[in-house]
Amino acid sequence: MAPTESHTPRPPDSRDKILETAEGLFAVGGYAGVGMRELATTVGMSKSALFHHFPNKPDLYAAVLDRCLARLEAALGRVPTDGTPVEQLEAWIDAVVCALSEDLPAGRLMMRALVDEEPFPAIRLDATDDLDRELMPFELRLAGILERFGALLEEGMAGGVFRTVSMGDTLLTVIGAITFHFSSGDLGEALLGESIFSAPAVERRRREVSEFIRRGLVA
Amino acid sequence: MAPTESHTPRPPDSRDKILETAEGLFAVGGYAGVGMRELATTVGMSKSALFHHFPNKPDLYAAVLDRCLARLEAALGRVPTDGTPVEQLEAWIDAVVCALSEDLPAGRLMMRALVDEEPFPAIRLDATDDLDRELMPFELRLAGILERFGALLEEGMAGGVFRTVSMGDTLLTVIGAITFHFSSGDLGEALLGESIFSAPAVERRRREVSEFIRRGLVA
DNA sequence: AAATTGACAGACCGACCGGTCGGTCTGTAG
DNA sequence: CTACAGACCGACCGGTCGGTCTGTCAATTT
Repeated sequence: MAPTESHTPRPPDSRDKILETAEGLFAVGGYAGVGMRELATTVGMSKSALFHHFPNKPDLYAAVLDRCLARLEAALGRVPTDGTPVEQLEAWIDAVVCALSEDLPAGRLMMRALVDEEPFPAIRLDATDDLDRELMPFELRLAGILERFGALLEEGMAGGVFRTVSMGDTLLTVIGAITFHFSSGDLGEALLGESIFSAPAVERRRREVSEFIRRGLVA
Repeated sequence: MAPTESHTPRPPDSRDKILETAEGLFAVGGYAGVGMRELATTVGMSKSALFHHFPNKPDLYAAVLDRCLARLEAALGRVPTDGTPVEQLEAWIDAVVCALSEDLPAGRLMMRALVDEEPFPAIRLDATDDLDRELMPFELRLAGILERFGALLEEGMAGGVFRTVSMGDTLLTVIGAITFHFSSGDLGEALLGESIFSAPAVERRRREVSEFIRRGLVA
């Protein structure tokens, strides 16, 4: 047996099952649209069990968001940082599309989280660190991801590979272009004629959005 | 005691005020996140007054969405249908950006509506009209707008002006690229360093997203 | 003048909300 | 065997939800 894995009867099992189920429900219904009872019965436990693992509903929701974004962060952490800006851009887009296509509720959930009213005290890229005030883990992870993509953008612009664009606008454009597709649900399926998560749709999506953004950025 | 302000009942006034207020609240809180009581007090009327003008909450919400999309439809109806595909494309994007920047809650509200679970029985562009089943006005308007943009895309592709792209994917990309910006709220403000609705931000947005999409589409 | 109508207000209802409480069961350590 | 801890449940709490019912009051119609 592993020396580091001595005890832990099986708390992570239930907790993770709750998180996984909640991710799907929150993605479809939104925070206010999903009740703790509904979540409990879907998981197959009593409502009290949820409050045994999480202190309250907002904290549970935050945990779901954080777990979701942590996966994306991990996927992004595996893309190499060497290579030309264009290569890095394409690898970055591929990684995001791949991650969003594997974690089905993630896109819709994150789009909801971004549209919902959130503090977002300062993700300013010009390093006026207002880290004195507390940020939620979800916001910290997002800020980190966006800062890294912003640095890639600046590197490409400084080298003349990318055309000169507004950083903020381009970030918002790219986020919307990539993420909306995987959060469009029935509309996306109606427009595509097949599930947005089917293998051919995902593969085509990867090519299409990558080409679109590349053309939009390169000088 | 204003001489010009007699006690006129003003039936259309109240109804429109409800719709206007509800649009702002639903945009921020979402459908499930806004209660009829909260809406009533914000409007400045009693809750029963809302049910006097609208039969129930879903119908009120549908009316809000329809009114919102009707404005966009009207704005889009004013863009000329002659001119090259590129000219039409730019005029179309300008009109959408302009409309979304004038009706502040519209972008966020529509993004929520698109992400929410909706029927969307068939917006298929290949004209297999399943119009036998009832569509909500909101869906009909959206389908009309998307079909028109789809036709513009096809015209440009047939003429060799636009590169060959996947219709569905491109529609989703463009919707996301344009709409997400105006529904990003605090995140957008944090990334831009100013309100996403400020005059310079809107003007810059119009240029940036137009250029981005034009480069993404033209051959 | 009487009757009607439309625009509201206030009281009220059953269902459901997030959250708590007391208690049960199981597994583990001494 | 005893002692304890974590996972979990059913019952329950105050409060809020969407929605209904009745009444008021001014304006309009007859």
